[in-house]
Amino acid sequence: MAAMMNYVQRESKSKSGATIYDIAKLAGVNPSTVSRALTKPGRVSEATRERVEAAAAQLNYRANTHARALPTGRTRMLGLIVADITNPSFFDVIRGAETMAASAGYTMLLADAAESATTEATIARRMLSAADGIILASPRMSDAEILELNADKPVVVINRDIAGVTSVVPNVAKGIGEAVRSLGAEGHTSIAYVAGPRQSWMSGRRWDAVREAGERYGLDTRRLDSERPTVEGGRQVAPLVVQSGASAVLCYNDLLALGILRELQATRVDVPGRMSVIGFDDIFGADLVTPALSTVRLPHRDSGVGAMGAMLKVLDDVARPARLEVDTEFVPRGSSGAPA
Amino acid sequence: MAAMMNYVQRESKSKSGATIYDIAKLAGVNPSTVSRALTKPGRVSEATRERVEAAAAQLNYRANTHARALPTGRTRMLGLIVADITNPSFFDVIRGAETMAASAGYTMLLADAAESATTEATIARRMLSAADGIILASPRMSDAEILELNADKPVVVINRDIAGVTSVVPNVAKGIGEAVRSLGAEGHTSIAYVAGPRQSWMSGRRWDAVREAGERYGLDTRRLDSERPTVEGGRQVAPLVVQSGASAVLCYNDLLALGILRELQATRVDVPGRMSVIGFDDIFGADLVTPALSTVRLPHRDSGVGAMGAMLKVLDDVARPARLEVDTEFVPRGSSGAPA
DNA sequence: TTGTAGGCGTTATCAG
DNA sequence: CTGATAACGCCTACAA
Repeated sequence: MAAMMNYVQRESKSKSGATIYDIAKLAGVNPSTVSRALTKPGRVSEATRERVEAAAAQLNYRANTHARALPTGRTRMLGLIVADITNPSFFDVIRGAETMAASAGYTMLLADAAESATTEATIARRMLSAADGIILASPRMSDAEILELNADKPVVVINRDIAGVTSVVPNVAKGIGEAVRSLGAEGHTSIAYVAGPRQSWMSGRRWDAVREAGERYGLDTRRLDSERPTVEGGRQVAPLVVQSGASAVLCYNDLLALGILRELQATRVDVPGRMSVIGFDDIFGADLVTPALSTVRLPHRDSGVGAMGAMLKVLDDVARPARLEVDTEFVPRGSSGAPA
Repeated sequence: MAAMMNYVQRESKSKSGATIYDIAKLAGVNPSTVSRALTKPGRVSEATRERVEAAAAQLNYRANTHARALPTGRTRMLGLIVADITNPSFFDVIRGAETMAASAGYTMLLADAAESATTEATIARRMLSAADGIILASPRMSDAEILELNADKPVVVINRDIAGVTSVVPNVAKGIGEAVRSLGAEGHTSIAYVAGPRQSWMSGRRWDAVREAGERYGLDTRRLDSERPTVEGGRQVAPLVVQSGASAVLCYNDLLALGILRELQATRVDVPGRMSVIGFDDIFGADLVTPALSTVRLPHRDSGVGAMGAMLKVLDDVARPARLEVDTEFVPRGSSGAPA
């Protein structure tokens, strides 16, 4: 039973059909005139434009995306690849980008790299063949791979800084500086940073910022590694954090922080008395937990909107590759405070 | 400065190029043979297949999606439209569907209807022109509109039951029954249900299930309306819930429940002593709040996987429209318990 | 302003 | 098994 008859009969003529030829016939003009009437406003007389439009509406015509893409090379589709779709921090990025794309008449393709550099590269390649450009949110690929993609079609990266590639990066130093200064003022003298994936450019930047801020405000800093930047990963490093001797911990992201928070509660470690916990991102739920999670907020939505906006500009040839910076800010909540 | 020169020079020949003609030339065969060698295994001699493959690899050939879609009508793209992308309950649906699609070599298009039936319809139309089929997660459109789309190309709906359309629906009666029975056993006698959007088919089903379970286990039930199925919406209805006289509340979704939980805490209403709160979905964060949110868990990931799997089957003509059911289960946590 | 004709990259139908 | 050749639906010089 290899190939069976189509179970559902779809009207192959009436609805799906309707090409510019049908319209041309109905309106009594040449197909090329239909094409112009529908896409090049002003290059056709008002009278015929109306006739064509009416015919198109009557046949409820819908341009074939692929047929259009063939001669022009443009698909009006833009790809977005996120490092890990289960990470809530990407929700707002997705939504911001999607909204922006839709408002410009573009359709967004979404894919998940699942924290793997290789699947990311594969997906990117596939998408690039179907889209006019792609946005990489927190890419795990190497700079070289990204530059190669960018040589093909426009690429915009979020949370990464690559020379020659349009990028949207958060100014992490600001928010982290605020957090560390606040910690110092509260009496902390030694803090830890729990890092994220090794391929994460952002994790490195955040550690740099923590170290710098530590030096500036006179706090001891040390770095711990995590297996995975998830709630579960956070629970796993929690014991190490306690043993580290630090009285406060800054995390690569909120997921890790939430995991640590939870594990500390489970093991009856007082937060923030014995340990202050600070995350990064301000994801959904960060303010819902008890104690509410202190965090360095990232304007994810702005990143998505900014990246897509930059992409659209590049596509319209009105902008060269640029570097957009978005601000971060420390949001103190219940999980951080003076050491007991 | 309408049209300016392209800032970034992309190699229009070397990389993006490479058509089957180039391969044909390099391999010394006809383009049509290349096409066959690359897509119809067995319809070409092993020797030439290898030569073609080698040439393709050398030129790092990548088939043009759009050119391929033209003669075949198939794009290997599948759309997914979610009712509200900011709702975490869709995360797992998205991920499940995306994973399934990717493993079958399909690219997923994602769009957000932002809780609007009209934008949903618009987006669906646009997607349908570019994809082989679409999945509607918690659609807000009318049955008629969906059936119309389905007459054009395969449609699969999640959280909705429409005759003739492949659908994935949760068996809400099970989980809700468990929750209500548990509430009854703990001594509750009067419970409230906070409804979701009026266009939400699921909300109606959940209310039905609550009522039925109430009758079965001898509990009084009443229904309250919410403005929006969000955390904020939950905070707004919280006072009404308290005034309703019920000692337990079941919500259309976790977002509402979380909002209610938070507002009750802010107004010093004891949970669960004075009010038990139960959500629906078991979204990310539900077990992270304090008290942890009791909820009726939905296997979102399975819904996404199931929907995409069904879509792929329909596309392969091996299945007719069907109705898949996924189970729900009551997950008791700290936010519900015996009334004081 | 409008029609004609050629081409975009693939697949599919026929011959050979 | 392989080579021509005609679609697929649309766009765009070029010509009228």
